Amino acid sequence: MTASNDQQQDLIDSKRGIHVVDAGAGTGKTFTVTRRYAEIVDQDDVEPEDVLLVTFTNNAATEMKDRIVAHCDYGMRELSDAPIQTFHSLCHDILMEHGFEAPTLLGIDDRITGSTRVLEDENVEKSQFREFIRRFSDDHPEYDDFFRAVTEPVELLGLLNQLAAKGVFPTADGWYRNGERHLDGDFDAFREVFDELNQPRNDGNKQSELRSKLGGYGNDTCYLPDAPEEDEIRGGWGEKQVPAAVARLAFDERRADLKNFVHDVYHEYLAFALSRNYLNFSFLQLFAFVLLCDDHRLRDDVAFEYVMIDEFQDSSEIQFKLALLLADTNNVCVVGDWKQSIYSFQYAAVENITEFESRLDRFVDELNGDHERVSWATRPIIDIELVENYRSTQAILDFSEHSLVTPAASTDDVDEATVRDRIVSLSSNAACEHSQIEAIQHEDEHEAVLTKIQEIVGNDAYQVEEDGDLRLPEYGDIAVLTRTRDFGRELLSVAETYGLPMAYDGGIELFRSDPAKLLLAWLRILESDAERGWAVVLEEAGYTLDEVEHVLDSEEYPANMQAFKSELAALETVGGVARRVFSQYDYDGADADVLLTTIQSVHSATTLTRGDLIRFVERGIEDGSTHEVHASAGMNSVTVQTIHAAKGLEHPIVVLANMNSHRFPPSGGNGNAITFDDPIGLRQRKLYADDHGYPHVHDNWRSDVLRKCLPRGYDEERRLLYVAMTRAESHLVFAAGESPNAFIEALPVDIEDLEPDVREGDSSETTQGHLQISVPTPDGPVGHSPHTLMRDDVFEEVDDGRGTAFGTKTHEFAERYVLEGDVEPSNDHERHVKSFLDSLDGELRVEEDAYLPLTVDGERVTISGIVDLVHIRPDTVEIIDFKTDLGRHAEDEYRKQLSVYYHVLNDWFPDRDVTTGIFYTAEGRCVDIDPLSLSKVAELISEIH
DNA sequence: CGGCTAACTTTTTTT
DNA sequence: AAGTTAGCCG
Repeated sequence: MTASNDQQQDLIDSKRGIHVVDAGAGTGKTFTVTRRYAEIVDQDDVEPEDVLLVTFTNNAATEMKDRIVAHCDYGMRELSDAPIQTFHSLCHDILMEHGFEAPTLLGIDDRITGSTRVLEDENVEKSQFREFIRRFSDDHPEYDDFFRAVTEPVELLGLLNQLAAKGVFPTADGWYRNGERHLDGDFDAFREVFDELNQPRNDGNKQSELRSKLGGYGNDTCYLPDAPEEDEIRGGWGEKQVPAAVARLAFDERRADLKNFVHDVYHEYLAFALSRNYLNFSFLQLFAFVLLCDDHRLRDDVAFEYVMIDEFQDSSEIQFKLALLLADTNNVCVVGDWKQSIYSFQYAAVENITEFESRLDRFVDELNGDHERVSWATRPIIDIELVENYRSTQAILDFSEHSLVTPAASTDDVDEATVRDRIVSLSSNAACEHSQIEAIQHEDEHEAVLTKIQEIVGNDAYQVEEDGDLRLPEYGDIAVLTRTRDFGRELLSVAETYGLPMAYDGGIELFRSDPAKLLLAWLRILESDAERGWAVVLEEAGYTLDEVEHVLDSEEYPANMQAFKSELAALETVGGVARRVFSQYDYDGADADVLLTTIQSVHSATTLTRGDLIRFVERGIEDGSTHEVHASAGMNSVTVQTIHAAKGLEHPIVVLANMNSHRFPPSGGNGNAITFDDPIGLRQRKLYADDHGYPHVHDNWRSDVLRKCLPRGYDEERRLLYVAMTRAESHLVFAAGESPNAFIEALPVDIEDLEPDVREGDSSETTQGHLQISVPTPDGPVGHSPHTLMRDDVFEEVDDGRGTAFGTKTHEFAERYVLEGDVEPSNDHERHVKSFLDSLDGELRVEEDAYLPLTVDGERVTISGIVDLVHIRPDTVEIIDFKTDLGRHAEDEYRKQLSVYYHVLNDWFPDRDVTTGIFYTAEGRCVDIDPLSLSKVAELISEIH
């Protein structure tokens, strides 16, 4: 973009006054903001330090600076200290410079100094908070009742953060300014919501939504005997409305004790954090706000002549208020797009932008209640709309609007007219209109997506625009966007098996990656020869489950693995151990890099023992902490990202995958224990003593009723989809698995059944591949196990859960019954096995080892594995594998396994007729299996090579 | 058509 | 935990 359009120019030119800019996706927002900034600071009497430019990520701040330097008279050196930063970093700066005594303003006798750290890792904070809660509950036996009614103490931390994000802070003996009002809730506001939701539908023929929702009142919950009956709450059978009095009844609750409890936890945790010399993200803003609010001279001193806030839809309530305190004049410009507000979990309040005017008035009134802090005029407010889109084709822009009005379920109502009214439609300036917008579906969604990607690459129906010309698409033009990280990871690993170049970009649960698991395994081996360690290492080396079991039982570990263990044991630091493990397994990908850095950063801070590191990794696996991983630049590979991670980015071709059944609607924070909700108030379960004085937790019927008045709905989900769709420049593909969700079903696009047919890629170099591992060659039998002939996913599915439990136990039973004979069956599976075994004459062998060289196609290969049961008679040999009926759908896979045994046993018993079968233990029935020919087995084995 | 109930589904994002 | 859906009944 080299020249600006009219709307952009309007904004760039008008520097003074309040501006609310609706800047839709791809409308050149960054361009406009940076040009406007340049214009402002290029005025004679304005310096960069007079202009605050707030972004929501540090990356965005850096990008802004870079682009500003390119377009104004100031250089990077002069702008390096300019306030172009996030709210958090600005607050941090303010506290470092002026915040020494800020805690005293809340009655906390501590100081914020240069050594006060900001805890960025929320898991570290959680463990601190747990320790705090342990102490707090010891010190406050009077709150025992509350703690018994709180399932997970860490939820309280979420509550504190939520309160902080709304500007509700505790003082030594009460609440800061008018904070308590929020805790009491606002009955009138509640009444409005209640009445709205309680309107009968269909001209009075149908009950209100609220009454319908209360249908399950009291189900699976335990209320005190004095709780109203369902009829009192809902009115009798056939009534259309909840009785009006219920609103008052449900709302009126004595909250004094609960408020005291929350207050004391909040205030004492602030003191605890400061005594430990740390602040979290929320507390940075909290103390900065208190400081700016109380210290009028400081506020005057810090305040800026110009304030610009980018991505305003991502701001929280406290951030809006902070912005007001930080603005010296009404030269306030907020830029954003309500349609892209997807960060409510980070306390973003979309109302900041959708209801800017009323919020501005309300917040200014609040801030000016006791002292005029905001002295500038709040009118006029100039609205500017950026409508020219530089990213996508018109077809994609038009289509993306559907996502905002598409009901997510049959009962989901979208007020289409109101929403449409709010949408500022974008107009594309793309050179050509050649968009493909399509949807595919197959139960093997991963494979279907990969098939589609291969169909797209090099296909002239999917040409992409580059410098005004069209060219054929490459892997690097395609991004797969998903809602969940898990789907992305799964897709990545499937792509890897096909050698299709694909790389993940964004936060991953690092400790759940393969390198982390293997490192943990070796650490456990070093520490205690733990079975949990050896099992992982052996399995990774290609040993079958049966072989692993054998090695673990005999404790005869392969010599080269033992040698490797000694080598590791000789290393002095755990960092060295990690490095050696990763190099041994050729883990040189991004995961291993980040892992190493993480370990070393922890290690250098303290002296970490092996045991400590084991616990550290275990903890990381447990709480799923995430770390950033980035695809290497310049690689021609498909990008996989979560939609959140892709916000602000663009891709020529977007595959919007995992469009399957709906996620659970937003819980809005913190489950059922205690949640605050402005304006309604606090909710909780309650603790009561029974007739004998024993405490019991009862559900709070009032909170159940109030909760039904807080419809959460699918609005943010719709916006998430909108964000995903508007990332696409030229083409858009939706992909669903078995259960396409209501969105994709309702969108005006045909869903094509796509039979997956993924071609093997020619190179695996461009994948984010670190899964090709070279391990010490096992000493045991060389070659292929029947299990390696089977598709992993099928095997796992069968092997999972009940299958394993039944399988193993049944197997044990069969073995003992054959060898010892005096075992009683304890369940149906075993009873079936018993009667089956009783019906057989001849010799029975169980757990038959089948380590045997087999010549296939002139090549000697060794097959290893265990046969469940071999039934030998004078003329026949029958191979029987025990499966639960869970295995039925995988019969074809088991056929491969059995075929191998078949050919081995054919060699063993050349004179007898060998047959194979599967005994389904759940049914007590044996099914004959036709073995595959030797040449077919050879083919399977060569596929593995 | 509307009310009601039981069964079923899903469980994330990151400054 | 809180939403949807299917199926029954009036």
